[in-house]
Amino acid sequence: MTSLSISDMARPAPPSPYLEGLNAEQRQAVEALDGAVLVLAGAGTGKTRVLTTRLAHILATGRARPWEILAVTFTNKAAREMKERVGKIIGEAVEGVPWMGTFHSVSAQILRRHAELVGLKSAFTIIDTDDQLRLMKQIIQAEGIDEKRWTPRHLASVIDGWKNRGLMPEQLGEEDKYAFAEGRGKDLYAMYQARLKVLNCCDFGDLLLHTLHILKDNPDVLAEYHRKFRYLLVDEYQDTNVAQYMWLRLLAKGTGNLCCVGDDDQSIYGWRGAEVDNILRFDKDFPGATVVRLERNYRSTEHILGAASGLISANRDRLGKTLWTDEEGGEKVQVRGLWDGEAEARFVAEECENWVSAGRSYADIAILVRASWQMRAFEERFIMLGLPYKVIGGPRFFERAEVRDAHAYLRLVRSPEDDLAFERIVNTPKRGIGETSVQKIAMLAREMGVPMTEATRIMVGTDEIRGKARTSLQVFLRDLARWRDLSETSPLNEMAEIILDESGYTAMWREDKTPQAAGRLENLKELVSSMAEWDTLEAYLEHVALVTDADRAVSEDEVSLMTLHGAKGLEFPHVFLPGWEETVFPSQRSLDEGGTKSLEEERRLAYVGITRARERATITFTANRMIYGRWQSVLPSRFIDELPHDHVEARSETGYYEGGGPGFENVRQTADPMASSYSSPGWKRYQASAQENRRTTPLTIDAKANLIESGPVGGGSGKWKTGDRVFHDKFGYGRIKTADGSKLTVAFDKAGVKKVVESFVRELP
DNA sequence: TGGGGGCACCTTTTT
DNA sequence: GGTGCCCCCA
Repeated sequence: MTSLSISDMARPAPPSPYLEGLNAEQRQAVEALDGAVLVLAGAGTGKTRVLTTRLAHILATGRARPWEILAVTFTNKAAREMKERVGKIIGEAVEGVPWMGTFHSVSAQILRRHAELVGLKSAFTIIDTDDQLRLMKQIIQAEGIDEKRWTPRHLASVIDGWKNRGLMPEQLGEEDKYAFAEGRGKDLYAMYQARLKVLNCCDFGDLLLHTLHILKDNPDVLAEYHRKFRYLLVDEYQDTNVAQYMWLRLLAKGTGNLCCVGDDDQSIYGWRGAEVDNILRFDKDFPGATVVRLERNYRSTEHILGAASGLISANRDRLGKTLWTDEEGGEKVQVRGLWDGEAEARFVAEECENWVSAGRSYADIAILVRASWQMRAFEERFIMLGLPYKVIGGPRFFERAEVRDAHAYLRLVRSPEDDLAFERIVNTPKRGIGETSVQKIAMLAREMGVPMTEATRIMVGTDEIRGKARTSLQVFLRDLARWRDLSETSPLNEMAEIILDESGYTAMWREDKTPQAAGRLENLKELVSSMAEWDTLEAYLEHVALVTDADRAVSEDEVSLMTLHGAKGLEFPHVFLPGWEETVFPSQRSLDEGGTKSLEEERRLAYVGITRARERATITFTANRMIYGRWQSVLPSRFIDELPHDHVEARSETGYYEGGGPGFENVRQTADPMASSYSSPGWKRYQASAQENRRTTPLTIDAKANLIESGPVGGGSGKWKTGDRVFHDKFGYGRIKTADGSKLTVAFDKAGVKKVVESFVRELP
């Protein structure tokens, strides 16, 4: 018989139905509440469940109240999911977990409270990449640096790199002295930061950087947050960068109750400054930390897990885990070789139809690509067949030109000092205010140290600007003032509608006769109506700056099309992994930039892709791929060779891996893991068959095409005339001028020129 | 000032 | 293939 102490009585064992069904390791991860805890959670091992249960457990045991928990995730999607799932466990109280969000949104919250400590006003604007680049361009130009050689984009990546490491301009060390434009990077960085301060703006990196420095330089502020946060939870710890790491370390010094959940094998944001090292050396950073490994996979079949595990074992830089599952057997991972991207799309679409006619649903399926340009082929095919699909994380709603323009109007109404917004819309729609006038205003603003709206006000009172430009500027200023009054009285959506109408912005698109204009008007309408949900302009702009997922209704029965990065944290019964070719995946660019380290990250990406699948994974590769509008022969990805053969079934139309299964004697062998040329017998045979299959069929151009002029066509077939018979033995493309002055681009591919010309003929009246 | 045409360059992945 | 930039002309 056990005796209960008073403290036990005071805190009775809580009813904990939510702990039921957890395995021993999961339970350990949930119940280890004191000190630093690292949960190494392999793919599909119930990571989110552990995280949410842990949170619920903390609340249920009375260890902390909802507002005393800081929970950071990497994406808004993850934050939302966590909120929902915690809500399900403990009831409605989650609404009161105010400190749950992404690193950036939590940082923004903190920064707004202490903005003055870094020279900002609390109402600062969060600028997007577009504004960031424009600002950098201006600085580069003002400094007389050749912007062709030293691009704003390049500068942005250098500065972002510094920010990711938590470095302010004055903290840059020796090794950074020579960065960008012969060592001027540091100065440009300082100028950029100064400019942002004047504009009362922040870029994405600043949210973290400023917050980090506030915590570091102000012990009283740090102490306040130490008192506030009793428990810290971090999701996707493998993706934190140095700045985030320092940020966490500072905050964790309070109670020391820090729980990080992550998987070194799923670290895929190295290009954004993520340091796998953070997770690899966790137990050194936090001595005495509890490390829990979750290795039982509840998601995938044995073959899928086996294929993924075999692949990832080729990485050297990892802690090493052995995932296992009870789900024996299942289908082997399918590998298919196709001729080109079109054939690939055809194959995938057909497989989707088969899946559905077997009684399953489209929503079970995801197509995961390395880069977003690869999506188009699938979209085209799906549209043609009328198959339902949705692009997740595609061209982002908030990044469209018309949405940004609309936001610029709102920003300028809210803060007159927002020069970036001013420049963006002062002549949109066209008001006859040209580059010269804007330059004059900018110069005056700079000289006097005032915002451009103010400079404009001064300037229209002088003779500096005359004629139409002057009148237009006067009208523009008057409009702005009126809209500002409006913002005091009208609801947000009404105000936006009035502004967009009165400014002539809506009219501009209505008069535009290009096919996209209708869509843009649609977007504007959607934008305005979505604003009805927000009470203040500030809250709305904060939302659009930080929440980038334009997540749509989830419940539709549609195939999901997204990038591998976008698929993290998701799972599907059937996953397609197209484009497994050298140069595409692993991405050549990534390899060029980061060598072996990047190769390992690409491999982790492949691992993430395969482990999204519950029942079936289908990998495809092609022999020819259109890259930059040119056809190229491409090699199957080295990752295909790295898949353990007993978990894979391979078949190919192109001669490679013919026969599948044991046919892997064709496997290429290379000593150098970075080498991209292959010399094995299998590869030679593959090349030979690809060569043979290049089309040499004669094609006749239809007279109706009225070809009157043409240039040399890639592949060297020379000039084309009406009625020409064209022979070609190489892939390529060319442009042809026609009688009616229109132009036609012809592409050779396996299907040949014929198809392209036909589609052109159809367009003739 | 702004529109059209020619041309170079390009493309990773996201908060 | 598509876009954004530059130059030239009305």
